[in-house]
Amino acid sequence: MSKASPATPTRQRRKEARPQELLDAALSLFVEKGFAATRSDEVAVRAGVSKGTLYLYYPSKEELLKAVIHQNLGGVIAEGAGMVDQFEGPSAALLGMLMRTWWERVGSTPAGGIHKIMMSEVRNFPEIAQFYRDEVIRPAADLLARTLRRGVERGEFRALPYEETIQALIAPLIFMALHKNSFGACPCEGIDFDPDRVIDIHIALMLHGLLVTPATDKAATRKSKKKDVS
Amino acid sequence: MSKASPATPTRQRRKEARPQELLDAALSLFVEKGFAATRSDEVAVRAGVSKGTLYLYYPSKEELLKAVIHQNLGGVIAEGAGMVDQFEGPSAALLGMLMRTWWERVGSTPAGGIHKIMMSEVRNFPEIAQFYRDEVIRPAADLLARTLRRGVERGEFRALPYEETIQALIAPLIFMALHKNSFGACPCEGIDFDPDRVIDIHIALMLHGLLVTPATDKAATRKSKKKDVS
Amino acid sequence: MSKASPATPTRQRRKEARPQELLDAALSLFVEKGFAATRSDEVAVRAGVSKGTLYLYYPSKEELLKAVIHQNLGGVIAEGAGMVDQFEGPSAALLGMLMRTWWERVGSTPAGGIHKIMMSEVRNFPEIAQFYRDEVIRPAADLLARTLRRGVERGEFRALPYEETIQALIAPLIFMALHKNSFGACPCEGIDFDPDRVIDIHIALMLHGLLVTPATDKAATRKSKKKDVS
Amino acid sequence: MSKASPATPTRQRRKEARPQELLDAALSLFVEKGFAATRSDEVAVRAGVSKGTLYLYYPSKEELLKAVIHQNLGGVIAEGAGMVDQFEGPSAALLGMLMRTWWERVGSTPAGGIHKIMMSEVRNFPEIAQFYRDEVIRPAADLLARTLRRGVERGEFRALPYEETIQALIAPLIFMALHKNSFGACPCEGIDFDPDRVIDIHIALMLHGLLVTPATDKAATRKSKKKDVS
DNA sequence: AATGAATGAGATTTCATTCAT
DNA sequence: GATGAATGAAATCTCATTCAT
Repeated sequence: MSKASPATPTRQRRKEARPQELLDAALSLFVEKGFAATRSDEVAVRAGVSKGTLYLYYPSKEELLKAVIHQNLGGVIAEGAGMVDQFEGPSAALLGMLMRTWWERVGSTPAGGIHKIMMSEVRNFPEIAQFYRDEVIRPAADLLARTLRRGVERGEFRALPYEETIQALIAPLIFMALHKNSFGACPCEGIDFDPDRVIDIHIALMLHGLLVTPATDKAATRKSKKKDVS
Repeated sequence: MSKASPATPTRQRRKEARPQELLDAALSLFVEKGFAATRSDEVAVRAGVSKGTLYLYYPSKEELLKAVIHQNLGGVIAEGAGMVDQFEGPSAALLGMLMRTWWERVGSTPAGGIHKIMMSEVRNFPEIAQFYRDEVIRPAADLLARTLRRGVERGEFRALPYEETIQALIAPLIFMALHKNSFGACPCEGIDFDPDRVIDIHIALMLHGLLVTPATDKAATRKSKKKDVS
Repeated sequence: MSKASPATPTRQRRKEARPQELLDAALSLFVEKGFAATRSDEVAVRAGVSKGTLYLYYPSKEELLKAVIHQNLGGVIAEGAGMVDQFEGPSAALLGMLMRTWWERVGSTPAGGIHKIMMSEVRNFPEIAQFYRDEVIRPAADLLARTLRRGVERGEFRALPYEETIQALIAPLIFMALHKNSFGACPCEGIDFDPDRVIDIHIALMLHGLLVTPATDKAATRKSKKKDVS
Repeated sequence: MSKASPATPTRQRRKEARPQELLDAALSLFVEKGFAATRSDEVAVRAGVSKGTLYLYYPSKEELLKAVIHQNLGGVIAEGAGMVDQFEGPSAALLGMLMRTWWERVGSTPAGGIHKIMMSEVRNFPEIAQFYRDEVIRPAADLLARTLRRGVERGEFRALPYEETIQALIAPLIFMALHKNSFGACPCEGIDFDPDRVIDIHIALMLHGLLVTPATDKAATRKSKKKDVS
């Protein structure tokens, strides 16, 4: 409130950080309980403000949802685009790297929970669906498509229908992200597996399957030394 | 109904048929809009009855959800168990058959939509989560585990961590079921693929990847003649 | 169902008895739970018929209440009128007899519960209030008034305001009837007394108080030998 | 209402005063119409707030009832305890004073209406019944018991069973309180008496009856000069 | 006459949103 | 800006009453 404020004047810092805090609170609650089942003052409480303050920043719960999604997924893809352009080496390696990177940067982070929200709410908010396709799915698919095409053109990959193959590649990645925020998060027992290893095995099997001349078994077992066959 | 039937045959007494009609209406709405966002009289209206009648059969919306899940998934797995026991032939063929059968009988039917509900609501209804694991996920996983083990023991499949491999096998199946009831069902454009073909490609790639001695490429391209590379 | 039905053909007898059974069921439930809090099919169930049958006999819950009250209190007073005319002897004895008779015939029977219903519902059903005054309270009060006047005229009783004295005489009678169907009927502990003895003591004290020349103490202790001072 | 106050001063913030206003509104309505028959927004309207506001202060109608009872009867008895300890003089005077005080402070005030609610609802809310016994009936009875015993020990009162005598003493007090809020409050004619005088006469007759050596008739006619014999 | 499935108005309670302080 | 008391539309669920069988 003064001029030469000290290093971290709580009030000051707060005001700047509010939107982010609200968005984070909303994300975690929407992922946890679902959009409709989350009360707006739960969001406020988790963000450490009052209900009124929430409405100072976002005019409605629906707008808050949109902001959560935009904010978390808006810039996700941009960074990955460079990889494909610059990469030199076998396409399988590039493909593996893309998938692994996505899992590390998105799938296994809080942003991975957004897919759960999307899945539940697309049919209630068509505009969000469109945004999600344009900003997230399409670019990601394009990256993989370019990589697949590169592999086919270089004689590395068998020729397969691109769109469908891409889905087959993506599915377990997103599925694991969904799992972490649904079944994986509830304390009931019965199914036990390590999502990271599922990703590894998926990638290994996929690459093995895609290759024209099957690689040595190294690819399939790479990194799976973490744990033995159970 | 033939000649002089009155405009609206209100107050039909159909005690036998009601539960199924209500369950069907509830399933479609819960899948479409989510459990929390579905109003209970929407369910009644879609089933062609009044609000009160719904509560004659199910004492609360939550019990209705449970009934929907039990009714649709209660007996799903039982039938598949026999397949594994009786099958003779290469394990890859058995595995492919199991996956394809699940997709045809469950994933691509209305029951496939239940996974969407489960995904959204597990954390709000832990008991349902437990039921789902015990009745659906566990038995399905067991079937695949037995098949994988069979393949490994017969020297057909490479040895891989079972639990994680199973997840990698299952993931695209469930993911496609989710897709059909979320993004796939909303009229926005941008992504175009045929879920059935995704399943085919997934199975082909997986089997190819699992085999110790890579099969000929026939397996991978089986059925993919439906559509050309796009 | 046949023609020459045997001695007590259940069906046959039932039909005659229905109204009474319904009225009894309604009385006990209205007394127990209150009019508004009693569901109409509870009444039907307790009477051993279906909900629909109830409406065959009484067109609404409100009419049922009225019938319950009329049926149970309609003829209560008539019988007592003769007593006063024919009685010869001290007015105190007549007064005591009237009160004791009321308690035995009404207050301590199921009909005593009706006062509880009346008390709760008069303000919601003014017509019932009027009926109750005309049919029950007025005649009862008249009986007592005549007896009081007889006592005063014969020089037995002190002159006191009639209306108020009657209330003072009646109050514990009705209060005990209320008690039996409210506090006295719930299983909580803490207050222990015998309503019959309360009535005895009330009568004794009242008569003692009314008399111009105080009687011997016999009157006051009559019957109270049942139990000692606690 | 003075000069330029706006038509409806909606949305007043009166957090302090609300509970009392709601409790008062609830008391009067519960007494008037009964607990079950009172709609919760009637309470809100009478308190001058909206339905939602009611639930801001009391989480359910049942809790509201409990609060009404606690608030109105919580501290009723405490004050009277001192009287008995400090009193010097004839026990009959003490007894008369206790009864008259109760009538003035409780029976004839809005709190007197609570007995009507209790009477109707004890069997539906056993916990409330217990509270009422412990907090209201028991202490009141104890006060009278001590006074009776005092009278007996000092040779003033005849020895009578305490518990039952107390009930006989209390009954017309409570009965008059009930009457004021039931028959006495509805505009039908036919019975006319002054509850205050009933109390006076009751006290006079009772004291007269209790005394070993009957007092002069003064006691019985005290205060009854208000109105003549009708 | 008897039944009980069906109805829908209405009761309780919740919660997104507003607005006086 | 920030707060949280207040609002009221809307959701869940109940139950008196109707009516086809």
